[in-house]
Amino acid sequence: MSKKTTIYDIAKKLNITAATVSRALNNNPKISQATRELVLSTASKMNYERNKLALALKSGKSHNIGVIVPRIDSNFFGSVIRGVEEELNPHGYHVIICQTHENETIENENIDTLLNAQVDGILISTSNTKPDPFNRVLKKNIPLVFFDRKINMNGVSSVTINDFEGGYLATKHLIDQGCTRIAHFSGDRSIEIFKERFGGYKQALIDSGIEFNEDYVIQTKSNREEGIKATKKLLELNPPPDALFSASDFAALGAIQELKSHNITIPNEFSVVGFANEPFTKFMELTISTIDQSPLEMGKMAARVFLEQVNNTNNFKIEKKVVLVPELIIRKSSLKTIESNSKLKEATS
Amino acid sequence: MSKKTTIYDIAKKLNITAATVSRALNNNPKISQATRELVLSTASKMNYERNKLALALKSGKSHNIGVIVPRIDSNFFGSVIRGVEEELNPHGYHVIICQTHENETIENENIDTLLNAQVDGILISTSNTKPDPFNRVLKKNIPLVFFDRKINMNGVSSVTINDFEGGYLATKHLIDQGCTRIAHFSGDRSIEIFKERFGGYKQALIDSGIEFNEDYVIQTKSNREEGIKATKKLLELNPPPDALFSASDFAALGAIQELKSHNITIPNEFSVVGFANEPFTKFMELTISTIDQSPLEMGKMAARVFLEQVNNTNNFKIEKKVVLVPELIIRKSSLKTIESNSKLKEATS
DNA sequence: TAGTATATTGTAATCGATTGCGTAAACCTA
DNA sequence: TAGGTTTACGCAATCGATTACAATATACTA
Repeated sequence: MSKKTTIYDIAKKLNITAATVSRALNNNPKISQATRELVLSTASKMNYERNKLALALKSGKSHNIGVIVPRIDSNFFGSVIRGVEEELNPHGYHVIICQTHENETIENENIDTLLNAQVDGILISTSNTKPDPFNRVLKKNIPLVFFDRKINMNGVSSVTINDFEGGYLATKHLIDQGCTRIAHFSGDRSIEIFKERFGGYKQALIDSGIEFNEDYVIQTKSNREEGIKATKKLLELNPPPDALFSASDFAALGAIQELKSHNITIPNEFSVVGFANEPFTKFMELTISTIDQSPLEMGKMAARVFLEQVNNTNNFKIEKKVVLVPELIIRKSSLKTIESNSKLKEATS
Repeated sequence: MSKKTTIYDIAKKLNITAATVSRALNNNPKISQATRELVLSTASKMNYERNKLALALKSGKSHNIGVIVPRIDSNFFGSVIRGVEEELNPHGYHVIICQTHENETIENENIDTLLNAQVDGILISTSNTKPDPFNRVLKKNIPLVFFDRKINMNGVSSVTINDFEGGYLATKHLIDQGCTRIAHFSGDRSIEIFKERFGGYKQALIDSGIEFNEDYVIQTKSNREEGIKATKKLLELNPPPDALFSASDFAALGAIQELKSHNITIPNEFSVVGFANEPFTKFMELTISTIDQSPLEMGKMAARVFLEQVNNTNNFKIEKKVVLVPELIIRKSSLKTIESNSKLKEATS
């Protein structure tokens, strides 16, 4: 209703100029203590609030940063964003969120939109496989940080987890449980995280002298239905696998449901490990072993990397590749006996 | 690196003024077709992009809107935000997110922060019980929309679901299943949604001639642990209940786990209905009946209400109270037999 | 006490885009 | 062709805050 008070209003009231008011408000040393206090008190009396838009225009900084994710309504990305939020808010930054639905075109539009909205930085879990769209960001010299799903680009920082190790840990755990015919549900391996998880899986097999069997690897999307379908295929094989490392918790869930419908006992006849530590894996009656990605930490770390970059006044660029350590969470779906449990502890310690 | 091109750069190049450039860019009719095209083509040649910050200062509109929620990393709020996003992005708005962790103080700080960030509107699922903090928003004449968790305020719009009906539907369903001693896990009933769910529960009992038993109502927080604790209390009662309507899916989950540990068969000996349709309710082996709140729709609706308000050039204020219809989702945890199923269909149709 | 150093405040440009008002040129009508 | 209308564009203020530079006032030194 009533117009917002500006520094000019304060200046007029005190018969001084806006410049003086501005200086008083910004703790500029070139000002007498008396007027500083006078300005401060009348400012609060008049309910003055600094206009961020004017500041943004003047400084060229919006104090907004963009976060681009495939979906926001998943636990993983929700948690990452929460981490970003909690780290950045105290520094006066706000988070603007965009979703890509894993669509490259939409993702590129989002980048444009955020640049256009004059964000001070972009954090992204990309669905792109090509670096081209990001060159626009770099050209404008605004900080870019990849998290979780990244593209390798020179001079660009990223925060990921060690997906290779995650795959390795999960597979090694299954081997330690005595499983020998271990299947793998992989995602699209042109995406780095899935390629890495697959790589860790394969390496664990090799390290244990288990032959890699291509038939045991099936590409699935990250949902229950595809997990069910893929499990049906697995069970038709001869011999069928006796364990599964799924790169997705949702596909692992589908597998478990399908296995149960065949009266296959879990984990004794068939062990399962998923990936991502989605909440439901803990809530099932048959809790699901999985790999935790510490999404909250990932978000905070990405935010910190961003802050380092904006605060970097040097000429040289900062390139930081942070790799978080995945954690194997052992639950009922893969834990056969107490003995193997102790065996396992040796293995993972 | 290279400075961004402004309308002045274009103007200089074409030997015209910035005003003309601006008009050409904005499809102002007072401009010749020739210069319009000339400006447009050189603008794109020079990679011109309108500076949103300048526009924001001039117009006083940031084209950002703030969304305040208890947590972002829950399916419900994540989905609501997704809905807001999808509705608002096409209109050029961006969503800034704040979390309160259900803390009033933090919530009030968030409101200040958003106002200070010059958002064009605030959508909030509040943890406040008092309207005072919102008067500051209203005084500034910026649109305010409550969703899910609201406070009743004159002149303020809200989008909620009919929690009373949700409670009624759930309870009536249990009654239709033949349950007679129906317990209720309630949240903090100073919060409207929990009060309403409780009200619906009670009314359903009354309508069916079942006596209300205060011992069967326990206040729990929305997590598994509290559900377990509360269930232990219920089982000590004489007679113990034979059904539960929980205002939280998580507490319902705890109840189910505790019941199972007592070898109580679900749903035959004890039926359970939760609230919120969290993803895990569908993924359990024993799927959990629940009330769906259509969060995506809620977010979209809240966004639409906001748009109506900003676009409202009239003097009078718009006050819209949108109430969405909850949907009972019947799953294994409460569905006893085929007969009662058909009975049920009559009841809910 | 004149002259210089220091402290404090004012002046005015700047960030980039928009827009009311004014005006020159082109066009039209009688 | 004089007078009026329309068209197309320029001028300059505006949004609110910041800041280099200038100017004044006060204090201090010799």
